[in-house]
Amino acid sequence: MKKSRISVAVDLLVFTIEDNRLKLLMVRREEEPYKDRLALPGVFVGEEEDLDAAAKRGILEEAGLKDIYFEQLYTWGGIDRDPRMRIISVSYMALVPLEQLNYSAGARTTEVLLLDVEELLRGEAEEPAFDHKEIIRYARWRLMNKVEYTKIAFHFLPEEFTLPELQRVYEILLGKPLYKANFRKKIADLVEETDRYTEGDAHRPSKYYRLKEQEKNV
Amino acid sequence: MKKSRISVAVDLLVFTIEDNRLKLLMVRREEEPYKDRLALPGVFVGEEEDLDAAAKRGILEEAGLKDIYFEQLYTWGGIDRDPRMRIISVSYMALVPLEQLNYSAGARTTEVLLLDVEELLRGEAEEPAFDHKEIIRYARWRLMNKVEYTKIAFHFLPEEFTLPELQRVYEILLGKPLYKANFRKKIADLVEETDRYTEGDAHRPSKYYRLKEQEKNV
DNA sequence: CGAATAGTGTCTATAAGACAGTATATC
DNA sequence: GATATACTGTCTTATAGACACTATTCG
Repeated sequence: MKKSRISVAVDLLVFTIEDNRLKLLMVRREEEPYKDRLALPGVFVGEEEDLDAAAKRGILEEAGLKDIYFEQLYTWGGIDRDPRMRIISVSYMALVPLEQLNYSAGARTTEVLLLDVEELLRGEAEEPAFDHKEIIRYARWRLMNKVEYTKIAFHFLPEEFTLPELQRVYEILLGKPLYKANFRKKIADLVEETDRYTEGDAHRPSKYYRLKEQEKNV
Repeated sequence: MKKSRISVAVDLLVFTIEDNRLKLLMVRREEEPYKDRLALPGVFVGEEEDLDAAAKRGILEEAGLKDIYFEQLYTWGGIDRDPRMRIISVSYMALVPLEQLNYSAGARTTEVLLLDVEELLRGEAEEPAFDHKEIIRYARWRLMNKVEYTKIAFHFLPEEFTLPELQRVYEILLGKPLYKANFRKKIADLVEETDRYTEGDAHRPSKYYRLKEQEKNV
């Protein structure tokens, strides 16, 4: 039976929303190749480690995050992805509310930063290492798609949120403005109201909602 | 840098439609483990081989097929998937019109057969080896989903087809009957008519259509 | 009261669903 | 003409889109 010299890694795409922009967590490489360049955080998969477990570990080690939503995206297996050796990379997408993000808690000493995804894809930011720009482009496309037919957008928000906040998340992910009344009709069945309201703003307060329990796993 | 003992394989889900049923190509294993059990065809990924290239090679070697539609599905990485060793398996789904399927042409001497997917998933057929039943269930789910929002169904038919044939493919994949008039309205913009008709049937002939050129890559 | 944002009612346009009818082959 | 399947017209229902209006807070 074959014993391959192929290494398997997971690359992590940790998305969040900051200042009404979609942001992605990236790290600055401290080693060759691509030293000092921006790259997706990632870890090698242990010989006795589930793929999902490796992703979970990576999210904890690189972003200091536990118990957040993640899903497998795609597996990248080009021959020359990494100049050192053959690496198959299984990409995972994780979504997290900004409040929960605490990337200084990562075990690694690398510099960790949040990049504006649209700027990055338009080439207005630093060019990412490896084939990571392509991976990011794919993830952004999948995210945009899934917003339309899943409840994925909710993962960017805390347990309780206002409908204007939720609408803003949808607008950012879809890249276009939505009509308030229509948006509320569409998501009405997914959410349930709380009895809390926003306070202190110089305008009408907004009611807090949460995702209905029975909608969480549908 | 780590040198892992993880092997990478691709598992192939070659779907076709026969006798108005969704069928899947499977092989009978000639070696332990799971000797004589049904399994998905698959190949190990070479150290100097692209992932997609490995899938393409597998489709050729195991099913004798060239130039057919395929796409990556999901990567399975549980620890105990294979009792011999750690294998990460990247699954690929391929779709082929029955007319084109010629599985006796596979290089391997293994027995190759077409299984009814619904029967298999309901447990009315032989139980597949490894975690292949789970993979099949996932692929069937993805296929069903993609029918609704992509043109994936066309890959089960030859270049030219009648609308009743196309409708039958949709019905098989969706698992429910569709209204003729409504179906035709929905796909009207995707197809263009030819000047050929079915012949010899004891009823009104049916016009042949083909997928519009500009729709092929959308 | 003005500014700012939250929230609702309703009209219109488009798509999905259901059904009934007509058309054209073979035997 | 009987049978079998291909094809079309149209009514109904549901959903998406657009816009105007009312509501409530702070300063």
